[in-house]
Amino acid sequence: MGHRVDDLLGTLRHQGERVTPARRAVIEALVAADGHLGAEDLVDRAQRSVPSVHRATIYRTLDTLERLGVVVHVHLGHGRAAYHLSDDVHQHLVCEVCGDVTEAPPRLFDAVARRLLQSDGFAMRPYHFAVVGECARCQDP
Amino acid sequence: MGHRVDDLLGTLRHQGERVTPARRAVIEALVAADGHLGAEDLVDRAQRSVPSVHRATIYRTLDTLERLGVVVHVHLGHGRAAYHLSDDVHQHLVCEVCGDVTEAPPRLFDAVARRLLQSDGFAMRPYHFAVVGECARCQDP
DNA sequence: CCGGTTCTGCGACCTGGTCGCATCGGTATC
DNA sequence: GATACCGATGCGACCAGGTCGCAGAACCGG
Repeated sequence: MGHRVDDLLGTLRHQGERVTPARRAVIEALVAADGHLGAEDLVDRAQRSVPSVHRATIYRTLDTLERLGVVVHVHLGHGRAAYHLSDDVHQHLVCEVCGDVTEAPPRLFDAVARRLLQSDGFAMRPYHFAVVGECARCQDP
Repeated sequence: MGHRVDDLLGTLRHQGERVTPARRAVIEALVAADGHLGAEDLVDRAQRSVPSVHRATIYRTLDTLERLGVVVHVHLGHGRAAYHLSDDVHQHLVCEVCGDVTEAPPRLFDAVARRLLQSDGFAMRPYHFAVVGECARCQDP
């Protein structure tokens, strides 16, 4: 939806941030993807609509959007980071064999988080890293 | 303990692997540390006893040791990997603010792992990634 | 102590991300 | 509209953490 994009650009403007073609391209890619997107995917897609945008600009744009609370990034294992709109937080499961990424049941870590807070005073940030393991298809034969 | 080291070197020999100064140095560093050690720490320490060992050799040695089941590596967030002897597996908690790494209660993820296996057939590998969050000291004042 | 195979040192390379700098161009103001 | 300010951009170099291919060294069974 185009006005989803406009809304997000509006939040930028509202916080005194500039609306530029590069930022528009990143946000459009994010909205169109409707799910998480790797940083390099985002580079590709944004460059499809605005060929001149530089990799570094996209990383900087993502930092800005994250600072403003528009997107969040998660780590899907190893090096790769993925971004999605922040109203769509959820826990990811990633299969180490086939690389497939799925969504975990919500509130999966509630009990664990509560327990860690009580026992160690440690405030777990569950969504920030994916849960790694092996998916059903890759375990069977 | 020196014969801890000898035991491990023995396992190598037994599997048809060669015992070399580089491998000895890595294993000694690991045994002496008695806990997890970052890959680059390991490079430093191994080079302290055998200055000529190359970074690449240490990474290869760690791969070999992992293949033989002697060590395991875990990811402590971002890029850094840490290694420890495989009889000392445990879950790590890492504070994103101060970087401090502590040990989590054992079996912390048992219930979650069971649930994921039932609902999605997904076999979680809990120890492989640390739990990130914020430690008690960094939250308070 | 010899030979064959495995390890090693070396340096180049790779991925994923960051930085400094000069320039460009949104936006507020007039 | 036109202007000017300052933040955003493009660019290429750089960084961390790790991997690879190769030629030569060295382990270890005989």
